[in-house]
Amino acid sequence: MQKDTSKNYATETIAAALRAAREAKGLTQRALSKLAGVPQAHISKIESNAVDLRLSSLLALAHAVDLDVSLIPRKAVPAVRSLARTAGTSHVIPQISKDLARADHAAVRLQDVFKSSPELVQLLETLADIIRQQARLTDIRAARALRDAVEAIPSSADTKALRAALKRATSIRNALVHSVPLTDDTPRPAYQLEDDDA
Amino acid sequence: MQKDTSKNYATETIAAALRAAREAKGLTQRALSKLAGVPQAHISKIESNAVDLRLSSLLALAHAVDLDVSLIPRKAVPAVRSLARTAGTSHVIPQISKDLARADHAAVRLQDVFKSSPELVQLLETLADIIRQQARLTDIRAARALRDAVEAIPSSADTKALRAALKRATSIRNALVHSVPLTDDTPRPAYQLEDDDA
DNA sequence: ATATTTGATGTGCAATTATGCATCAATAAA
DNA sequence: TTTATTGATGCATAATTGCACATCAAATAT
Repeated sequence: MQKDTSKNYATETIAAALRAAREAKGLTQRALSKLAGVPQAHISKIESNAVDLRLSSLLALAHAVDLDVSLIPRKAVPAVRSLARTAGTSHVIPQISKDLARADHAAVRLQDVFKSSPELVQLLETLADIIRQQARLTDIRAARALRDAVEAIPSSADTKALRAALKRATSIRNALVHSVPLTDDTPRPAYQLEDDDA
Repeated sequence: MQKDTSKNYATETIAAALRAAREAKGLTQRALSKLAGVPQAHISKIESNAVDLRLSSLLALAHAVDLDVSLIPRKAVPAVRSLARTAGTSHVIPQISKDLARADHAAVRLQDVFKSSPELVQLLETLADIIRQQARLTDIRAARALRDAVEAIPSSADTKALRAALKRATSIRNALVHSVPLTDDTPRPAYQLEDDDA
């Protein structure tokens, strides 16, 4: 039998759900790859419904985007679907996502200049927190201001500019974590959204 | 790395759910094997959480026991869980399940005697219907009486006894299908619960 | 007591995933 | 325009599933 392009209907649904969840979180396949420990090439195939993936892969990807795999009675499917939509995948504003990514990127590159300065380390951690919570961040101007502040730091070890950016980042993060008890387990510590030019 | 007995927690849960669903429907691994098209040996390994099964296998098994695989937001998990329990896996009474299996078994063996007599064909179909709906059947004595009626049919082509059993079976089935509109799709037609000594 | 059923295991063997790596076209950013 | 990023593909290789069969011990049924 040939590759059987269309596979099963259910597999399409699952593949689509994974992709939707990833995009809703503003993650690229490469970023997700690092979170889930699954090669980018493989994620591409999975989202394209081109492979009959193993449960371990499915769980790794689902878990990385805060989804859970569950078996439910068929007659309960409609109810569960609507319920899932309600508590639904919090949507991410693309512009905010990009600004945060750029801020993070800029901060990572500053490591060459500031080495492991306490302020820079703290800034990186704070940015990671914010990125992880970005679904709660709705203030586009705040995100843009943060990006500007980080990118404005000159490559000449200007500690004052660094402190200013850090202050801005901290204030945003505090606003985010205070709005909600931050209930769910936060398994993964700080991480880089982009490459790890470490 | 060695076989890694304990695998992931989530995989245990899924394996357990599959086994629970199968048993709740009163199916043996071999019976499920025929429904789902998955070898009994493999089902055993899957339920024992001894393999990292593929999505296709998971879907085949889940579908065969009227379960659906769905990805839901983690924060919605508790709600979905309780909802699933409510619309929960209708429970089957073991005694009834066995009596029905025996009745079916006896009927299948009668094929040698009655060949494809219209009455026998009808009896087989009716039994299949009842078995498929057995979750709704709560009258233990009725199931026992049906079993007795079928097993009482002599191997000497006694059409009268056959008709009597058929009548009893039909009455039970009618009671079942009338209690509920029989909403859900009935994908699988008649089938043999036991072996297919065809 | 004897025969049957059920779930668990084991052994090859074929088919497929999973991974690491490279690459590429299309798009977005500098 | 030039440079990066993103998602999709290809390839070689290792690892594992999936399947067909065959048992086997324990529980059930006759």
